[in-house]
Amino acid sequence: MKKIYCGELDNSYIDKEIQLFGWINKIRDHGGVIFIDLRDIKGIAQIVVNPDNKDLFSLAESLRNEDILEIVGIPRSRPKGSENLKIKSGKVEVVSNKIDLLSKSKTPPYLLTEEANEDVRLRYRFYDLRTDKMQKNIIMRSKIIKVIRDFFDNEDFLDIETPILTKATPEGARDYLVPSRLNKGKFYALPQSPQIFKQTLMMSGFNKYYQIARCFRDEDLRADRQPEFTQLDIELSFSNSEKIKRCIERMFSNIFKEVLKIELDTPFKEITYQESKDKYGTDAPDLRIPLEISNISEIVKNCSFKVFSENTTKGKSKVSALCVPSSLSITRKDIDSYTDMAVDRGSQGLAYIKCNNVKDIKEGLQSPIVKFLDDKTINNILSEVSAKDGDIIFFSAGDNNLVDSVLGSLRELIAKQKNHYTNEWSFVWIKDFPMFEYDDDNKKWKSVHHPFTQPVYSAVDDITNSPGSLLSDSYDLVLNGVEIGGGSKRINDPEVQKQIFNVLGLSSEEANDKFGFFLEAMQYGCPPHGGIAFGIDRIVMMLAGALSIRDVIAFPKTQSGSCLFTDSPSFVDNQNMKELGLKSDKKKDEQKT
RNA sequence: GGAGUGGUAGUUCAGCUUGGUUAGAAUACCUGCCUGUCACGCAGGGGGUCGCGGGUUCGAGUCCCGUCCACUCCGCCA
Repeated sequence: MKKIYCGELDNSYIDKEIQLFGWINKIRDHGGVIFIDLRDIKGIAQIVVNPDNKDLFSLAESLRNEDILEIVGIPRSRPKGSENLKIKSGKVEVVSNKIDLLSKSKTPPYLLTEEANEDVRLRYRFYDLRTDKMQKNIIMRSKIIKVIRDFFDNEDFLDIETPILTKATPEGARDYLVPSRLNKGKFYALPQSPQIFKQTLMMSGFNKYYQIARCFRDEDLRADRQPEFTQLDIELSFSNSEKIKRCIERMFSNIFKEVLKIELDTPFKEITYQESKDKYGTDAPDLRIPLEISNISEIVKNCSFKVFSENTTKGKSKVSALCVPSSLSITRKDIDSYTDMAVDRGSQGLAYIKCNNVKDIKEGLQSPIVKFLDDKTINNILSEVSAKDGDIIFFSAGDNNLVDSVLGSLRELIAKQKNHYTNEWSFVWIKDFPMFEYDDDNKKWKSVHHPFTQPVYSAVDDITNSPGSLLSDSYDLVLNGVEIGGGSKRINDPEVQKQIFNVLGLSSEEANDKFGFFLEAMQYGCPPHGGIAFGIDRIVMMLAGALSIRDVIAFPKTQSGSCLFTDSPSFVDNQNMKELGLKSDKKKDEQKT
């Protein structure tokens, strides 16, 4: 007798006694014969219970969905006309000789074939993970991680673990804190990333490192953001950014070949941060969309329409245009919804020109704004965006960030709404990021990447003298408009590192307090090194075609950071708090249900 | 912190615009019948704190205010 998976059942087992274990997916009682669809991780098999064995039959009559059974029986071909080609094992069925009820199930909360609302699914996560969709996603996730591990193992990388209980850092995202019982009043932080440890490992001589690391950020959640997430973390010494990119391209080629049977074109396209912002309005462009934004500031800077001419201050504000081809059939209603989106993002409105006949700029253009523009300006705009008859040109004028946000979002919104994509998968490297950006709220410079990124400079003094114009040796990888990873060459000169901290407004005392251990390590021989990190959850989400990262994580959190299955976070008792030297001004009985 | 959408039977939803009989449908569940189904079929039955709290009203699932939960987005996420 052979034990097999339900999903493995086929002709080859006919007339050989087999043993199956599984959940009852569906039971159909016809009075004189009972069919059981038995389900396990590999699929479904149909079990037949005949009335000639009375005990077996009366047991079968009492069975219900999601009961767990052990079946011993003999597979046979199904009678002619009763094959079910929808399931893999559909030409065969198992005539049961023995049924053991291993576990009785309560009536399930909902049907596995009909999707429930997400809060219900999360509350019954153990059950939701039985759905075909979730099992496929979790299996794909495991497969992707296996390909990654095999790849780095082959390329001679070492998998090294770094601490989960670590030190709070001032820069970047909010830390999750863990109180220390043995050091009352002190806190560990959960890592936002193993960044400092992996760089330290480079200094220790482990020149090719990778880790599939859990990371934590105490920030608000989104469809593609969880407070704890899994990062593929990579670092190399004595390499360079170009070699690292090629290595990553080989890795993704393997993943796509093994998981999706797709051959990727490499090397991936590369564009600069500036080009990406100008043409696509974002630093994570979806290049499957064949629409491009044009900066028309030069054309309109002297025109009499003040909304345009007053917003062309180089480096601060701009006027841009997005030309949408007639084939997308933009309706009046569409334009209204786009205007709502633009206003939502802080714009006054959304200007447009509908080009009925581009040869006739007197009568052939429909627009609330052409009356403010002279013929020459209009002609220049039409030719800059290559407008054809029937096209609609949308305009945005104002602060650079606003224009990028409005037209970048509009470009993606239109593509999504009209399903306007040229290909299925589009990777692109974004490079030449600015080193710093100015935080107007806090009146200080912030790292665009992180403070250990190597700046590109001709003289070291540039770092403190003109932080705003400094670029970094960094690169993000974007897939279909989603940032899936980012990396950089790192600073390996402690003096440069100190200057960076200085620009970020960290005094040398603060820098020593927070990063002294790291600055010290750098002074004992720090190899040139660089690396990259990827969000595994996002990668799996995209390959699985999931709309939310929660669908590729077994036990995810809700938008308010709680787990509906375990009901965490939860209050702890006073004894526990006392041991940790903590007091809370929230009382247990304030807890809402 | 802000904007929006939703919350009615185990589940998915209708009912809310315009307040008024015993709050419906589908499915699930229970009982009976049924020997070839695979969304099995047929007959019958049970099942509701209309998220929670307050208000308006003769009367609230429906209108108003507050609040909680879930989702999407903005801010935030080096």
